[in-house]
Amino acid sequence: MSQRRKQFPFDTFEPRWQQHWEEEKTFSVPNPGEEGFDADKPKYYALDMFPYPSGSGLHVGHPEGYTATDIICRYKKMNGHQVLHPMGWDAFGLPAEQHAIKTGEHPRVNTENNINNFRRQLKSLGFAYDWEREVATTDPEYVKWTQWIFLQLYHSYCCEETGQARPISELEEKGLSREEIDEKRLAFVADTPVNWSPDLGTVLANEEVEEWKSKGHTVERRPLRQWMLRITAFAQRLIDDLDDLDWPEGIKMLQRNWIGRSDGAEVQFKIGDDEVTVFTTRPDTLFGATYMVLAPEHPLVEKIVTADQKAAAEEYIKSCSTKSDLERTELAKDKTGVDTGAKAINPVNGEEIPVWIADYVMMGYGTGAIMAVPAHDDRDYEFAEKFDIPIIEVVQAPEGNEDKCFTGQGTAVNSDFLDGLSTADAKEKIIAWLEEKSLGKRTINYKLRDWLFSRQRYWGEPFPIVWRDGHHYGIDESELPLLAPELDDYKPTGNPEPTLAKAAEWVELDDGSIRETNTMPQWAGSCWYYARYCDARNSEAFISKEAEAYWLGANGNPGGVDLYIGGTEHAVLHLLYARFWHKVLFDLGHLSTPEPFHKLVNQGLIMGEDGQKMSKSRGNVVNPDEVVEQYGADSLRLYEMFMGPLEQVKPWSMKGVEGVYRFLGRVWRLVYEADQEGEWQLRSQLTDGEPDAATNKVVHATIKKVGEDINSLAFNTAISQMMVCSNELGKLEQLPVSSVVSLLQVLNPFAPHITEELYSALQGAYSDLPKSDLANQDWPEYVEDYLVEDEIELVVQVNGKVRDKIKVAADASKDECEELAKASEKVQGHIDGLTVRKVIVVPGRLVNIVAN
RNA sequence: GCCGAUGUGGUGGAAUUGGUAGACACAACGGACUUAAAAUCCGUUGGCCUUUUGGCCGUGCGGGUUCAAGUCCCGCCGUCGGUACCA
Repeated sequence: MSQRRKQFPFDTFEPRWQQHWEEEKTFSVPNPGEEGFDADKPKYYALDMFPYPSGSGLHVGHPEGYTATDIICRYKKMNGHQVLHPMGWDAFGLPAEQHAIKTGEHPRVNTENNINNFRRQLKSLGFAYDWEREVATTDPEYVKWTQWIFLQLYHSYCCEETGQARPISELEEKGLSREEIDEKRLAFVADTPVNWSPDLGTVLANEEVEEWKSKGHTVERRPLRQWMLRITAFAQRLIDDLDDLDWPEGIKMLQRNWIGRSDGAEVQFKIGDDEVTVFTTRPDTLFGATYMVLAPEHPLVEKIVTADQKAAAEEYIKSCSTKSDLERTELAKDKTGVDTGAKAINPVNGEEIPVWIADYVMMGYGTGAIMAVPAHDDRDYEFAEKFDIPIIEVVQAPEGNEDKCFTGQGTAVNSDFLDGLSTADAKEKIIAWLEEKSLGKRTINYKLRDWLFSRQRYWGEPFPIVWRDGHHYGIDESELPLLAPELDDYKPTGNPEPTLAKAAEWVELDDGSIRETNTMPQWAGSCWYYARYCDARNSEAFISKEAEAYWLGANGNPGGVDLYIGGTEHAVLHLLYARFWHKVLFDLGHLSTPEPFHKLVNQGLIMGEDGQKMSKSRGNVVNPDEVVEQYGADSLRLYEMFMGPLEQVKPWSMKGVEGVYRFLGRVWRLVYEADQEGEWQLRSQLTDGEPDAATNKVVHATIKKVGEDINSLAFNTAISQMMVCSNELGKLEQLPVSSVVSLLQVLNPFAPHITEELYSALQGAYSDLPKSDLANQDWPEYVEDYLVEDEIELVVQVNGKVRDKIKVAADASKDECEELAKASEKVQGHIDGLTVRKVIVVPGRLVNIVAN
């Protein structure tokens, strides 16, 4: 291929246009108050999920979403919007740190190299980013505001009445003690069992465990003192506010499931003199509780276990604690447990039931204790079967249901005063009864855990916290950013002591206080980058009021970012964390919308040519650099969009790239032809005459369809329409320049280099053409009149089968259509000898003659 | 197991949301140009039958609704993601 003559000299003009855009600042957009800002223009904010700048550089999956937003942004600009289209780097991350451990080089060096490579690659694709707003989460200026936001969390609590974040000072005014206040902070310290990975040298969030384990790292549970963020206080708002977002339903569902609200009740059971509270979503089945289960880690176990069961229980608890998570899930099918010998009293009927310990009950959810109703819960049923515990039916299944263990809604039986009630009514009644007797209360539980926010790594934002006399204090804003010191050796300490603890002179302050040595997780920087882009160089605030109001302003939508495109892998974590931070900043008055992202679109994964996921080990990774070298950036962009619907998973095909490359070649040759010497010169068919009706029709149909398709993100069909258009134009003996220009205008957002190049060539020869670049021109308007046809093709069916196609006047009446259809010879042949029962006429479409 | 996507030619995918299935590409085949090739241009291309005209079948499978179903309803099957004892 490289030896073959290129169909058009993309290798010379693509870099030239890229340079032109950079020099002219074509895609830089001013902020309120800056020169060139037009307050009357509507804004459009399209955001790409920013990449982690890995050492291997961009692969062809990255530019899929980036091209989509680029097309939309260029289109919106042509339609009179001020467009915010930024790019940056999620630059903290473990690979750079591991590189530092190996080489002793500061991770910043490696990170900067990778960023430079990514930036070069992105620029080579001609994206219309405003590079003046570029951010990297590792920049000291960025770290400063990440730490500032952490301090906002640290200095806030969630008001129970309003559910909103409020300043801690309100609690101080109410006279709460230091300890009481520390327990309410949105950023707080807790001793919790955490996921510690010895080979990574850090703890992981619950959400991260699976990912790292699948990469072969070991993760174990250990109790450690950690910083947590109180995301659970926002659980309900994080569920409720999903409703008004324009997100794929599947993603909303993932988030709802992750937060995992369940409605039920807490019920108190007596065990001797002690009380155990259980959580259940089915209080209506209380009469069917035949045993109780405590999690092995439950604090009461030790106290209640009877002497003769003590040995067995201790052994069981020990075996549970040494089981890895993996073993626990793999053994999930087989229930295990030990009877404690203790008896609990069922509060509804005073009956004694045995108390077991079993690892199918988790300490981390609800109260760590359950009442077991084997007749109506699959897990309890399985357990009861295995250990021969009685099963009492208390819910009658609807007619026809023969499940051995019925878990659905039915009618209460064997339940005293609940008998005959529907499941819903029984729940209400029993809850009222429990509350009246002070034996329990209505309770809502969430699966969502507080966010474990500290890591023991080096390459992350240090906490802006110091310790003095066993208390933590936020450092003063004026001391931000607090940067990590250089180290001689970046190796983890090998125990849960953070790497930063090695830097004694950094940790120990003159006044005797000690710096917090944990660092923040990678999620921190990505939680708020969309806001920083709006005012990326502001050193006074993380975002100015004015920039916030314009770029993230309400606009009638709950979210300020108009369009956010990225992969599904961030469906839960990143998007949930960012929404949480956003709500806190919203409550504190720093942001004016309750949500960050109004419309979310997930681009589908691009697979290798072999249909497998792209990976180094499979050797099927496609590097965009090669594609750009062989076919040019426009071809890559166009192919990424032509492959299929944006949200679908689809395999890469170099042949497909060649296809769109050939299309661009045909567009090139609409304008240029090669002379004897092989030099490009304007094509002789070009004319400044008026297009004929057929040409106008296809051109204006293309303008219309491409505009509509961009709005609905259906880029593949927009491209196919432009192919149709160029095929038609290519056939003309006399090719009107105006028609070519229209095609170039609508193709410009997709293939900006070649279209600008051809347009500037036409400008040279046709002085009537506007002097500005296509990028700065208005989107062309289509003329509806050109699209209407005098005569249309009418399909004629007999009994639903197509038998003929006839030409009729576009405005033919129903009766006329019917008559013409019946007059068709072919139709005659099919209805001959039959009686016409009915004729359906869909004007402009078809006639269906029903006959038998 | 549960949840969510998805299933259309040899391939990627179209189809105004009930109205001509296969647009646009890729691949393949044939032709033009060329000493030859590449590139380009022009044709053919869902399957089966038919010399043509034409006919029959066809959107994972089986039913249903309708004048009309890729599209709507019911029941299955396959593939790909996510999730996993959450009481």
